[in-house]
Amino acid sequence: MINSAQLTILRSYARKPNPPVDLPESILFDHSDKTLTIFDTYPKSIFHFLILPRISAYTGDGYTERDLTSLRTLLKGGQEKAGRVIRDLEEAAKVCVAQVEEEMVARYKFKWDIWVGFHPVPSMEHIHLHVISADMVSSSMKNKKHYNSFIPKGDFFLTLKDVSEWLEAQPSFFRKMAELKSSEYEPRLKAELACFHENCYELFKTMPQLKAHLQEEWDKRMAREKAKRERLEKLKRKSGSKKAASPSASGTTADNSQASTSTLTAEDLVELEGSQKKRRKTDESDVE
Amino acid sequence: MINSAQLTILRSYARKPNPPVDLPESILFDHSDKTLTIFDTYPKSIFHFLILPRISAYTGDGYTERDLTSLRTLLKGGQEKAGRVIRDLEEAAKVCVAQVEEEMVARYKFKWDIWVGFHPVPSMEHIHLHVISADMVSSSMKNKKHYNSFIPKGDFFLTLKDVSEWLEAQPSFFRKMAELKSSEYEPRLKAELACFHENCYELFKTMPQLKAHLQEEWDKRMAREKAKRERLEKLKRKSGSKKAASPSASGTTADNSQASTSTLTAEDLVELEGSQKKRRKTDESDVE
DNA sequence: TATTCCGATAGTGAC
DNA sequence: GTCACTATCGGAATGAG
Repeated sequence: MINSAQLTILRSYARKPNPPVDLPESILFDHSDKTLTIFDTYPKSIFHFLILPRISAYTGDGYTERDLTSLRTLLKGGQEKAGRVIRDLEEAAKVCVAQVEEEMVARYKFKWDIWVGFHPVPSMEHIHLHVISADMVSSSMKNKKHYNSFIPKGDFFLTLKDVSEWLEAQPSFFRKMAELKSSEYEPRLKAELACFHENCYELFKTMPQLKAHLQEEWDKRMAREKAKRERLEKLKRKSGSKKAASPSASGTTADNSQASTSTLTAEDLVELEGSQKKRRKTDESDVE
Repeated sequence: MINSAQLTILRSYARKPNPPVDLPESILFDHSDKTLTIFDTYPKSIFHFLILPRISAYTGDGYTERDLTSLRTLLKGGQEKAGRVIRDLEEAAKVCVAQVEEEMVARYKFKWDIWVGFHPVPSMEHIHLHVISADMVSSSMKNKKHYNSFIPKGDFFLTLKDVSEWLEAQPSFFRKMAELKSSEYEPRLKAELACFHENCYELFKTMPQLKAHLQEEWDKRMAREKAKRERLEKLKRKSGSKKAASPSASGTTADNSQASTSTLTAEDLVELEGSQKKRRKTDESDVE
């Protein structure tokens, strides 16, 4: 079988010994004994990471490289065997999500949704779990397939939550879902372009139009969050608090984006929003 | 009905009074009381002209502008009425063909086929007869529709000869052919790309490939003709003739092309080829 | 569903 | 089947000692 380096690059990362010293910082974001977390080379949102199971962590445990080729090959091994890998990826994803949220607050002073899931029909070999922020604002998000492959309501993106449920379900249901037939999933990528934002779902005929709209949605969201912070700051001043502003850290953003400036620190915000949450007993929309 | 200037530009030419003094030389090539011969703005071959019936020449004779909108509307008027216009266009086409052949010899020192015919489904309003040299070598020949719309064997291009035969045929046959249904003709423009040259008919997957091949065919044809001239010149020297070379005229070429140089004049060539034809009793391929 | 390159295909707007 | 512009769609190559 002839494969270009590009299609097997993830496997080459997954083969690295522990610690993966020869993986540059521009690729490797984090790692554990069992997983690697890497920056997606072509991020489709502001934050976009891939979690990979490390081959050496599983080959001593009854798995082959082939088992780890894709979600489909992994699920073929059965619920128990697949479940162990999926749970390891889930654990790494939780860490990654927490890191991304921390960086969201550091850079943008608010958190927003993060989608975690698999592609049923991947192009690159070696199973990879996507951790991607719910904005779809990125210069690498270029075509309909890119977009439709990440929208949870597009029926292509398989959330980790869904896959985890299959693993706990009746074997007959699991086997049905584990088929992951490309003939079933591929057509879904050709669906019309619909904005994924709640209370919008507007349709677009072209990618440039959709992208302009997504940028607008993102700009509006930032403006709303800024206004919210300013209301909170005002409230805080009234209540007599006296903390000063401080610069934020950096390191996880996978695409260039402009954070709005503010005189509130991340810590102030989290503190204030947390207290407000308790007071108002309402849902926050920043975490799925 | 809303039409852009581009779609009705031919009608605006056809409305010009006699003589059409305000039509620039870059557009008007020739005219008679009944017709205009204009350069095709986007020539699909080295030579490409359009023959138009002039509106004032027919409106006093029972025709409306609408009758002259297209071949289809003209034929709707019946065989006799359509025939008069077609014969006028034919007469102008004969003059045009002679002029083009003269210019072929002046510039390229040989003649090649000239196709004369209509498009059954035109885009521009006002009936126009195409007079186009059989080379399809032009920077304006850009897509499959352009190409397939002029190849006589492509079943789209209606030669003047064919249309003239309809006019003399049984009314039932005439009426059938006069329908010119776009649903019948349009699909023919999507046919595969086949070289139109006799003894070739090679298929091509892309326009750049076809165009490269057509350029090659043209270059080879020019080389063959040059070799032929040189053989003739040698023959002529042996027979003791002593005519000198002279430069050629210009004015009809509708696209930039490079003529091969030669020391033979057009007159020499025609004279020699004529005499050779008689001697060898073989076909020449330069004139149909 | 890796990207990139090339080219075909499709829709639009033109005054 | 007018053109020119934009964007989509569709295939093929992609590495490399």
